Amino acid sequence: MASDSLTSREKILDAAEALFARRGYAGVGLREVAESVGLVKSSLFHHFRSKAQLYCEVIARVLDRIRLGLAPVLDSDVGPVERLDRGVEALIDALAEHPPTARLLLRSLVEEDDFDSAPEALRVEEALGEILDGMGRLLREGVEAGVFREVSVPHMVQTLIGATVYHFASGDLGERLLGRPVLCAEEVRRRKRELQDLLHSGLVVNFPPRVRSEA
Amino acid sequence: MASDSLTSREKILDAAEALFARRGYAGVGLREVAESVGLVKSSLFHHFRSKAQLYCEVIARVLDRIRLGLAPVLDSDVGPVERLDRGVEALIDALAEHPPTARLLLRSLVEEDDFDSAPEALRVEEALGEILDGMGRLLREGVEAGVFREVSVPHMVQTLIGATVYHFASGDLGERLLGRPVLCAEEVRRRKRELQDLLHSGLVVNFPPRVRSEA
DNA sequence: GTCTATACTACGATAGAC
DNA sequence: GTCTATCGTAGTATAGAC
Repeated sequence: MASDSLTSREKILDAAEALFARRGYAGVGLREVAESVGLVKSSLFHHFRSKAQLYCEVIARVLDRIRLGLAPVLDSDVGPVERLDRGVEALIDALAEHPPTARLLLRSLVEEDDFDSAPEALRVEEALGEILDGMGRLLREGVEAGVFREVSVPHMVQTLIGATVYHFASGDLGERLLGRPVLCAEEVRRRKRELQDLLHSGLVVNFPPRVRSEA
Repeated sequence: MASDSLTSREKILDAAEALFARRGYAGVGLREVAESVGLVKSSLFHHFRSKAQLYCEVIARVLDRIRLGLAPVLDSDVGPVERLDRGVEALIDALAEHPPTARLLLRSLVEEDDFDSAPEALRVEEALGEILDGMGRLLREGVEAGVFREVSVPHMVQTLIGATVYHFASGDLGERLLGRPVLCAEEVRRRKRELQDLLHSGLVVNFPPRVRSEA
């Protein structure tokens, strides 16, 4: 098993990620986290000072994954439309890679508890800021170059978050609408295409109708 | 005070709605709900059998408000584009009317606790089903009439939910992006316009460029 | 690094006086 | 319809043995 090569710390973070994604910060007890990795509750305090710190580290790790997937695309030297397409693909790949990701992220965006006191919250702020700035920069450049419509950049960032993070966090509701799990391979591909098509006709000025090459 | 004319039951529902919106089901204690309306914890059990029932009634009330705002629009006899525009307006008005609405709704969509055992959960299912069916029907009719692009209807429903419910639930993050509260009057108007414009160019086939008549 | 044991607080829910 | 009092459980966190 791959999990045998993980440190206790990493196993705890994985377990906590799955649980926080499913039931939120307040809905998860440390006892449950501990027992799902074969420890007792108090052993967690050897690895993390408090529940709040554990939570912050889980969120920071998720945001880092997104940031690492997105950064090379957003920093690449291709035109805005190509970068937009690849950005959507990279973001969706990062969200779909592990099932808890989108749910955890959506919860953390909506949660308003102030974990700001914890020093680990700085890592969260930093990663989030970088992701949002990158998305905003891409949109602003496209608008200024006349390649994108004159949309409100912050509103379009919100729309992109909703169309990706919310979608893959929607669980049962999404499955009910689509008729199968939002995270199954076909529906992930479909989501990319639907969103890219929406952006091509709804954001890009005079985008040439796309000829599909896939099966 | 208007609150003097409310029954205890209604006051409790209002208080619980605000609290559940902010901290979620597990994050709110009945003690806090009770004391925010000037009661002690055990008095709540005279009005609601359990915490789960209280929560279901709160969610059902919110969904009913949305449904009542949306139904007349979706059932009206105008064309798909006009219905889409008015639907977006009605949905956003319902979400923006009371600050907790969108947050509570987003949380309930992402929450996966099974309250299905409670009989009150039926009201929730019914209202949610009616809202989703209405949105789906509008989109399907538009596509079949050739007025909308051939999008995936379920994916577009998801996009609409993300663009509205997520947006107005985004709280601090939304405010950080927009530079002011997502629920302030100007940003609510702006959201309607941005989303309608996105849909006009991104969903409607050959939509004529719109001449704005507003201030 | 993990364990047992424990301190203290809060939770949801019930019983019964008024 | 609201109160006080209480039950049983579970929460976060700490102390100290191994």
